[in-house]
Amino acid sequence: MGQSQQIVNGMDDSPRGKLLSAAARLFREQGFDRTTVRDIAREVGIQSGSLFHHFPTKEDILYAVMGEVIRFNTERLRQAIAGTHDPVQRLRGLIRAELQAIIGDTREAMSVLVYEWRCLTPEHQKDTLALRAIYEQLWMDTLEGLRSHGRLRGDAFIIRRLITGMTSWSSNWFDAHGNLTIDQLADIILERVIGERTEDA
Amino acid sequence: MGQSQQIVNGMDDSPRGKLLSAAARLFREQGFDRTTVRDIAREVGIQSGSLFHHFPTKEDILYAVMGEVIRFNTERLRQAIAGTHDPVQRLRGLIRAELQAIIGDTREAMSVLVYEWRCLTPEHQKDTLALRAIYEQLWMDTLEGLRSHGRLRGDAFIIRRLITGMTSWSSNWFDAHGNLTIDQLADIILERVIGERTEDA
DNA sequence: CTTTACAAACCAAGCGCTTGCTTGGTAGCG
DNA sequence: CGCTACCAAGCAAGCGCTTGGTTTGTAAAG
Repeated sequence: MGQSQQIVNGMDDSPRGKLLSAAARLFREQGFDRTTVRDIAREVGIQSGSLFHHFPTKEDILYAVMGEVIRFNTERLRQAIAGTHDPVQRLRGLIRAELQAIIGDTREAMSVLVYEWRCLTPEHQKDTLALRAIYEQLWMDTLEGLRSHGRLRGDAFIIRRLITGMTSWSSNWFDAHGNLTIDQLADIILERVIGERTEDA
Repeated sequence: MGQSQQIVNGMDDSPRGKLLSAAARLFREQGFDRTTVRDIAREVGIQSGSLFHHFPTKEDILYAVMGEVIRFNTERLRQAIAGTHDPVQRLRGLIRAELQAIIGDTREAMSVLVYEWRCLTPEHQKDTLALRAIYEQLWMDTLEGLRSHGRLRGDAFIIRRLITGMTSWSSNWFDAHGNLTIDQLADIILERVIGERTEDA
């Protein structure tokens, strides 16, 4: 209860959490298929066979990584729109939250979620898709809110997909040590979506 | 000479070309690592060992797929801006050409180029990066041309990356049999870049 | 038109290695 | 005592790739 938790990649610091965090890092660096169970075991400091005390298969590790990170970031999305009812500020909050997920603290696991999708079994794909649907619904509600205020031009589904492209691709170029901050990038993207400049809050 | 050539995925219809085209399709569907040389051989209708008469290693097949498709589409990009000097029309041409590459006739090979990057050896990564640099320079020249005409707001590098995100992600959702055409999508993206509506040419 | 020559394209078989995963047993702790 | 976490060893399967030999297409020589 009173225990403090350190959260890395959206995972806690239990043996299971540390295992998932290490796996996420390796999956992102090398891809799921090129990462062997021996790689993961070495990273955590145990024997490869011992992994299967925690997870029945290697693919279940991937499944768990994706499940944890999407749950974690769905909650972050919720909190991003909790503060305000202004549609533009809600959208800004969503963009910031998604960028935070993709290039911020959960970047390794998020990258895995995006790029290692087909390594899941069809059944696990279905389960994970259901989690993503919840996440996406938060976006669609906000975009429809924008539309009803006359602040959105074009089809909401298409706009959402263009945003997804811009945010998810940022993991391939954004430099956390560079001059551009996440919030600055969020406002640049926001400007492209609603078609005008927004002043800082 | 007088022979007609059928181009699929930017590859000709020689044994080598058909092999590359089949490999591109499989690499896109299953990923490079999950695709076995036996898969590729079965697709072409030969024995798995016979592949190595054409390519020294499986990774060289991937390298060839990427090289062919990027050369092919760099040429397409060149032709897209050859017709006009108007910066906005040039940009529209580039966006159309890139969408054609990603969700049109070379979609399988382009997807491989984007998603299987780390399966290349470091040396082949370097070589392929050099080819991409030529491709990207065409984009940057056009964007700088836009800027000098006062039609571009914001940093050209960042804008290019946002465009890359929007276009490359489209391979994950665009439906060739749906209502939205490639040219329509191009104009939607164009609108997000230059911030205003453009009428059809 | 046939023969000869030769290289490109391919087959059949399998080798050596890595992979995900199993098994049977043990250390530490409440 | 029992439960969680782990080790040491190794198995069966699948992998990329090799090897030695055979077919096929092409075109000049007779």
